Amino acid sequence: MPEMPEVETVRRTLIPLVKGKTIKKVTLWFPKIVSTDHDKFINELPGKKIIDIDRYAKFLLIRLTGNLTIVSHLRMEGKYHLTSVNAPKDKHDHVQFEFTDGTALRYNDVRKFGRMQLVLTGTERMTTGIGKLGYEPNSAEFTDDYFIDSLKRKKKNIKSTLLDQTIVAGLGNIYVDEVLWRTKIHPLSAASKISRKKVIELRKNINDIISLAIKMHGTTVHTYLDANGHSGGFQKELKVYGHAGEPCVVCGTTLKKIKVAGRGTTFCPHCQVIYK
DNA sequence: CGTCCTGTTCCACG
DNA sequence: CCGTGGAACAGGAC
Repeated sequence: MPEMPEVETVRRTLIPLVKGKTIKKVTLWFPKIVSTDHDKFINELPGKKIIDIDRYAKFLLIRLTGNLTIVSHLRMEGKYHLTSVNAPKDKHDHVQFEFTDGTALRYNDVRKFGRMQLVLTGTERMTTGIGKLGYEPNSAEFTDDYFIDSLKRKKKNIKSTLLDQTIVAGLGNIYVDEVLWRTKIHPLSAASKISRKKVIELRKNINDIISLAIKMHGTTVHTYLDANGHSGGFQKELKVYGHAGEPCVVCGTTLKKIKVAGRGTTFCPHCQVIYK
């Protein structure tokens, strides 16, 4: 599942493949991927050049000339890859951006959950899900005081809180399990009851784990690949996610898997303390 | 064949 | 109106 480190890796690998290219034609093989007006998407993009690609949390922002931005969310299995225009279409290729140089950027998504929106550059926060997001890990705004205050107000458990993106945006199921294990906080702990000291530690671990995962080009556990088709490297560093039933590397207790907020959640019943 | 899985959005509820 | 929780989405794995 692409979370912030994987999306950042896609951004970095995609830029050299498409920056400076001019779109010649757009094909929507599965139109539902585009959640803004389809005619506009098909008619306004030809002639526009890709200037750059930005990112906020798990959203990619493909910057185009003409003051346009394609906001792209990969959801669970979305991928981009560059091919020749003539390459046979994969069963799960859903959108194609054909360039004037004969290459094409294709969006491939087995689950078809990913979404793209065409918006005016600068209006992203108003017109897409980005508006509801909290601050990013490692951003200047994501401070101890902000995090302590925000968690105090929450009535949910810490796992649901970190997954919901409204306080800190970019973590998904994998990194939430990892940061909670590293901070020794039980996923069902009440977000508002975690001590000040542990919240500070949690913020540091979120920042550290996200930074390290970006450095290692993300995590490939199911099907995630970057724009060059390469796997990530952080899966080797995972201590709990995908390791249910195995011994905790710190204390040897068997890691347990439960469901929290409808998500599979792996944790160490011995190391991770419940605050309630 | 039925169930599970999964990020975000949408909707219902209190 | 707001926070919360659960369904919906889609299809491959088991």
